[in-house]
Amino acid sequence: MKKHKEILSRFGINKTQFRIALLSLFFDCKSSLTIHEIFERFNKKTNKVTIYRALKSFEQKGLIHQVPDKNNLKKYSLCNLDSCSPDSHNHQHGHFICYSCDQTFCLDDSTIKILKTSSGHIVKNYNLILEGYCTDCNSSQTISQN
Amino acid sequence: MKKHKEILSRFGINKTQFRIALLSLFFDCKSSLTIHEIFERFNKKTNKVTIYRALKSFEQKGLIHQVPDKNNLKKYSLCNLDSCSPDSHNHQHGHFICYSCDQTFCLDDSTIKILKTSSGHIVKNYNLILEGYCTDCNSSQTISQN
DNA sequence: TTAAAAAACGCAACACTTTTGCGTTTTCTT
DNA sequence: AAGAAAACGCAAAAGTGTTGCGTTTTTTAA
Repeated sequence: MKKHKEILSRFGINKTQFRIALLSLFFDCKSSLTIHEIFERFNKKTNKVTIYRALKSFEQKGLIHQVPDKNNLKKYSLCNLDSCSPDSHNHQHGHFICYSCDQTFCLDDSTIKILKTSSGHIVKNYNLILEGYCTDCNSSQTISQN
Repeated sequence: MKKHKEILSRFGINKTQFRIALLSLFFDCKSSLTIHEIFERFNKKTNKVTIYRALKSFEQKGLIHQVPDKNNLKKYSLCNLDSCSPDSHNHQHGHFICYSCDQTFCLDDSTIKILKTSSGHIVKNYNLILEGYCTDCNSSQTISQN
């Protein structure tokens, strides 16, 4: 897709077939992706080292950011491409982690309002992690009468 | 210490010498602990497998909980022992992660007020992660004119 | 458009974290 | 005090992520 190629250029990343497809995958994903999920989506054809390196590059250039995960796996989500750039990520939003399906969803800023934070520390970024049952898992739980 | 033994009993954990000492360590720790830190504190004498198993047990019984960490290591902090129990953790508080020293601090509830959260998801627990420079690192930075 | 430079790739090997199996020791129960 | 249950140490394995290196692809610039 042309849009994806243009974005890669803008962020200083070479437009290889794999990286174009990877960016496309992030655009299609409403929650976040693990290395394992990416590996599967490419039918196990892309070497994992290639995936690791692409993710590191995307992160350093400001295209994606790590999101929290219960199992201490690395998970990535697309950045707001207007506010992030090489080595200056700017994330002030929340993530929702589902107890049931383990997915991590980025929440847009409007869903959260933080009233007050105080302590001796100097705060640069924040991230609110919500845990519970996501919309999908909750509705399927209701149906199955759990 | 008697208090620690009593707590272990209350949470259904055998009172071995190591587990008593481990609980004591958590009580003394104002931030959080990694497996590596625990290993060091016991002078590398306790087998790491033992530490892993103790941490898993403590977590399952509701004594400690995982806290977020930048480097995808597992970090643990003491729970509020009144609100957690076997398999029902109840955490609604914040953590502060220092960019400089990498420590994760639990923030007590009074420092944070979350005004509103909304989305299709059902929220059971939350954790606000603040990132920046902790009190100590910030003051030492000031002195050294960085 | 083409040749050199830079970036990305695949493979093999490695480092580190965490888990599992198993036989032994310690703690708990009664 | 004896049997059952939990915790322990050791060795091995599984899982995650990184590094080195030679090759291929993409970019740059003449």
